[in-house]
Amino acid sequence: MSNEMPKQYDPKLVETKWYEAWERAGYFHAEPNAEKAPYCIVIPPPNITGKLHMGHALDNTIQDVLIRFKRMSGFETLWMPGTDHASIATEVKIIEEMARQGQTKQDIGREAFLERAWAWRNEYGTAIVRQLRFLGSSCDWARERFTMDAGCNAAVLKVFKQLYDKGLIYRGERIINWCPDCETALSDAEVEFVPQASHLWQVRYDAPDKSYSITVATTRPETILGDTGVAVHPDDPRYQHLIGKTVIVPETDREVPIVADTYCEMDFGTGAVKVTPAHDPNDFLIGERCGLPALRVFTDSGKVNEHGGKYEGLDRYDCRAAIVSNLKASGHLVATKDHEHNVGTCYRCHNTIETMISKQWFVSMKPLAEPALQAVREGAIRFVPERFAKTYYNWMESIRDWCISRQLWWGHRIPAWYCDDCGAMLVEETAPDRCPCGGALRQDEDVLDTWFSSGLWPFSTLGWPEATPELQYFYPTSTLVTGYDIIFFWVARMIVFGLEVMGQIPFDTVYVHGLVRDALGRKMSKSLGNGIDPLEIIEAYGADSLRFSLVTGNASGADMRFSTGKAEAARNFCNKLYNAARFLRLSLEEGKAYAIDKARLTLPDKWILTRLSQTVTEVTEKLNEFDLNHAAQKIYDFIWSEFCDWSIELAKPALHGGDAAEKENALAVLVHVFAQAMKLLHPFMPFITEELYQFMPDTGQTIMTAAWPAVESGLVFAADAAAMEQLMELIRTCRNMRAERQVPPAQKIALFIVSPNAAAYDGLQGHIGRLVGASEVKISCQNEIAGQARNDEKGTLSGDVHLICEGIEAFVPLASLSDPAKERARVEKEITRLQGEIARAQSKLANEGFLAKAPEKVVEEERMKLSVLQEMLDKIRVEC
RNA sequence: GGGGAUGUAGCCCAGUUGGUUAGAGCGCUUCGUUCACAUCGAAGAGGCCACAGGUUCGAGUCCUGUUAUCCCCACCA
Repeated sequence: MSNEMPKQYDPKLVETKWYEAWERAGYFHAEPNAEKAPYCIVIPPPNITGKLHMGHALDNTIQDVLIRFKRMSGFETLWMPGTDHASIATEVKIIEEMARQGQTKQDIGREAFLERAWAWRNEYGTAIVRQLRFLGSSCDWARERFTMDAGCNAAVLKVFKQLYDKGLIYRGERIINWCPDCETALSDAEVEFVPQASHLWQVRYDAPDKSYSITVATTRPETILGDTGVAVHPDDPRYQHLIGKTVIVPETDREVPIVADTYCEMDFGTGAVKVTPAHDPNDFLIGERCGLPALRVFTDSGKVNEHGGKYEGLDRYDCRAAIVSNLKASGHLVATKDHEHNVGTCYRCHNTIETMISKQWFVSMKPLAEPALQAVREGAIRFVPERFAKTYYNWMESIRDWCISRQLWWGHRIPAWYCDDCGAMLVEETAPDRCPCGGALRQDEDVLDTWFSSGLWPFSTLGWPEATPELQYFYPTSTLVTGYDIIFFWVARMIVFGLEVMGQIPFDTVYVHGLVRDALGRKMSKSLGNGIDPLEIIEAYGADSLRFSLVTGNASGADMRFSTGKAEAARNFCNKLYNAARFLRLSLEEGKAYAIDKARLTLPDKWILTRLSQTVTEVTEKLNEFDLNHAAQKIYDFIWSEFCDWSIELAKPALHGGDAAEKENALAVLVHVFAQAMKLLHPFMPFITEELYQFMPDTGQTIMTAAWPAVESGLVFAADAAAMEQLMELIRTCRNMRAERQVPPAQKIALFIVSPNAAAYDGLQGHIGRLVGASEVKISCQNEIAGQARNDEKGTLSGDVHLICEGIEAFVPLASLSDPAKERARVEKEITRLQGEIARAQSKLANEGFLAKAPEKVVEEERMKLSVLQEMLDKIRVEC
């Protein structure tokens, strides 16, 4: 049967099989467990496009690597995903879909609209979940159990009420960002600024009696209709005489004052600014300082309202054109200059946002931010990599109040009720029947910003406000894994809410990763069409390959470029693993147990076992430091460059021609090392490691719950490993020599090795011969060898090739092939190299500063190095 | 304007608290298939570590400046 295994690994044969097996056996299940420590990862709400993208794949891969690692290390692991509720994206999608059918949301009403939204969310939210399993994601149990819609309404209502009662949530008139197309308020974070070519118009405002005038500069002439003042800098000599006087706003009959405010910059434009408190955040502040009223001139859909006089009903863009042309006609337009400036746009629909005064709900952030800042400053919460803490500080320290109301339907509706009779406002967790005055109540139409409910994630998904066992066991959670683009939106708010509501940090570590970019370093986007579909990569190379390529090849926190080349390299690695396992399996006997007998271990056995232990230590360390890249790299190198390239090669004679005991010993070592290596690799490549682990004898039900490898001190042999490394280096040098001299592969050579470790190498002659293409290999201690080489091979020593490595050297009688000139050139090159090295070491050691100030260990190493080099040089000289 | 990065081989990236001859992978050159793997093996070429100063016995690594590229925040009417 084993002989029939195909030569190449096919991921499709195992991925579904193992995923289903794990699922059936309940290995994704997590619950409070007295025997184990909890480990809990918080993951972001997937967006509801229904399509897995590389960002999801990266996020989920990192999370799953950590979860699997912790699980094998004896933790009860949980991750808490879910699908969020409020979302402009979802609302816009549904409105678009309805528009195609000639409907608006008002046509069908709130209730029917929400029904459609739920259907949409269920369809696309679960589509993502289904697709994640192809990646090997192990989070299904939690996903089914904790979703935002199920339990979290209660949490949202309770938190809202609590903050309101403490005065931390308030309703007020503020300048907010308004998207006239989505017809909703946006938080500051949701506005994107894009540079746009426009004009700077200079407009003259005349005195009522035309005795004086002042010229202002503006980029938005349509807001002239809402001007309630003109401001100049208090120190501006040009305008001193005008401060306190009034002017008439053009195109209106309004008389407004000229005020002094330091906000004005004397050297920009004309130094005078028109003040429109209702439509500009800075003007709003000027208005507050100078007592200017706010006059709103646009409707929610961006048209001029009743305050616009003859412009009423015009769209904002048409209004601009009309006003400019009228100003020109009336001679008020003094100048028009080209001007590029940044225009705020809606992050969702990309239309220009208006800043307007509006009645909205706000969270007062300053008092909430303080403890959240402290938690990070004092180290209770740690960012990995650390530099992202600065981003967090930067934002939190300059935080402004957070506008949380959205004029959407799809979301958590604000639990506030108004009484039309007495004008009272009630904020309650459960809907009140009537106003205390007896009047009828109507609920606030707005819903909450999506990040308000998402910010409650770490505890609301665990069942809060119920005191569930999960909440007690898993909160505070352990780690948050997310991209840096979401630090402001999400991370900061979870910390704020965790501290405010639970009185405890929500997690102790924030592991921040970069974004996935395309092979050219561009952000993957629909408009560029450069997005790579993770499912296509899985189809072509397998899920393990995709996962591996996502965690290797870049430092944590840095953006990563994804290319199919990386997936291909990972796929080749899978094939390498598969074939190594296949090779072992060809020799394994069914049902036989293979135990390592320490008495029979060969030098290469001791070497690979030692290297295994070192690799275990390193990989574990790196994973604990969240350094997935290097953890993966270490295990990759160990398996490919050491286990496959050397151990398997060296075991072949024993497996193919050795006696039974030899064969058994060789297999015992290989099987042990391979099985341990599979465990180390399992978090990164769950499917193939499970499959191949099952090929080994004596494995359990699943590698998922196998114990994470530990260093076995009885199987560490430092001195033997070092001797082996020296021999390996000699073998490389010898191969190099053959290649340089173009010795045909068929041409066997003789090799005479000299080393103080000769005894340790005894018995390896056959191996060495195979690896370097030698028909004769002799190993000896220092003194006898030279004579032996001479005696046995008659040729002169100067015709022999002399190979020198640290702690080991060799003679190759190649007289018949040897070109004395070439050989001399080779040796001279080597001598030059050694002399250079020696000179460098000598000058270092001659430097008194070095001797005095460098650590003793470094000096000692330098001395050792010099003596080794010196020895090598001495030997090589004897030959010339 | 404020903040955060990045610049190392043709390409994409590693390089721990300063300490051997700066490393992988892809690509390139040469050689190699009787049995784990050509999705492979062996060997090789290829680097003024952006530039200029400084600190140090010693700098790819630390400091200052210059330059190039990128991201985030704020935003000038």
